Amino acid sequence: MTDPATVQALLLAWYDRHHRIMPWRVSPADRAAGAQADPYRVWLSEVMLQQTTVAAVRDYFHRFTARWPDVAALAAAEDAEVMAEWAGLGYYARARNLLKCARAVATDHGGRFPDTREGLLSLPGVGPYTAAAVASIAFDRAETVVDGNVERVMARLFQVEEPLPGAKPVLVAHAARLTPAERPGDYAQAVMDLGATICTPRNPACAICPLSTECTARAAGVQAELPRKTQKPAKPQREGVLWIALRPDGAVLLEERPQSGLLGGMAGFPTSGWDGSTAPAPLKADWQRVGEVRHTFTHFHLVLEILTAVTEAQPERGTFLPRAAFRPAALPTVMRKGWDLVPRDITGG
DNA sequence: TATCCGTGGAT
DNA sequence: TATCCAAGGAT
Repeated sequence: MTDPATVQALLLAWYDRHHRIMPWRVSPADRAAGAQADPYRVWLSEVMLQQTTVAAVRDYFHRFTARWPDVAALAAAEDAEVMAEWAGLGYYARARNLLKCARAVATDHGGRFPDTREGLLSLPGVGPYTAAAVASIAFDRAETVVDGNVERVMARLFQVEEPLPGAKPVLVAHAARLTPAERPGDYAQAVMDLGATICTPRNPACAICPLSTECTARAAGVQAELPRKTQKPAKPQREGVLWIALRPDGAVLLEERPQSGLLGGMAGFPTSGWDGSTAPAPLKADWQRVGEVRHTFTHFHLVLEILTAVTEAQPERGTFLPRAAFRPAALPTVMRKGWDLVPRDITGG
């Protein structure tokens, strides 16, 4: 069986030389000199990074920290402002839970994040991964961090042939056995960096991998096939209508979506149901078809017919927002795609 | 345990 | 073009 100390030493030496610079990170050298990561920034980055790439997160992280530099500031923010700032990043329950979590820290924990895995796990939006990640990266505790990268590295290092998600407990056990007591924060980031840059899903760069001599799958020549995964069901296609109503003065009809469900808590244009249900138009008008939007969500494809009208009628749902206050960037992507089809000169464009 | 929940980049 | 996939959590 692979010696944990060997793997730890190889990974940390690699990380010391090749770690990527990220705005929420403390470099190995700074950490060795006594620097500590800001738990707020570590937590915020980890929530943003859930199922999301570093490249997609960077600008959002900068905007959030510029506007809300600490957890107290975020806790005091308006819900709609936070949701608008999150728009485009996806998985909007993360933004709702982000606010719940910040307020819980502010009111129940004296404004400081819990410094243990168990304490962190009690917070909204913080699950096993994020709790371990914040505990190890921000507080340098020897917790086992298991994300998709770590699963892949473990599956290859130990040639785990069982497909995910069934293999998860085995992979976690391997990861736990390798977790070091020294430099656990740097180690956690090292494994994830390795998975993100070297031990990639396709075409892993084994030639430059610090663990190539330890890798069982590599020795067997099956590294590119691991981890195996059970086949996912095909995405069905759904259809719907998006109504974009404008007043002659340019105001735009928007509504806040229900807190739970798809795009929960986000602002958007009124829509019909997308699953066969048929909500009526938000007001009577001479609706004009301007095109269709195709958008793929996690578990279905959507084809959306885009209708527009200029009217002074009173809406039965939604609220007209003055054009000066309307920001397409505050909408989820599917809504912004619909807006992009509205002729620019229709009114106030 | 299985399903729901976004988005954009890579291939 | 279609599919896969990413530093997952809630229910």
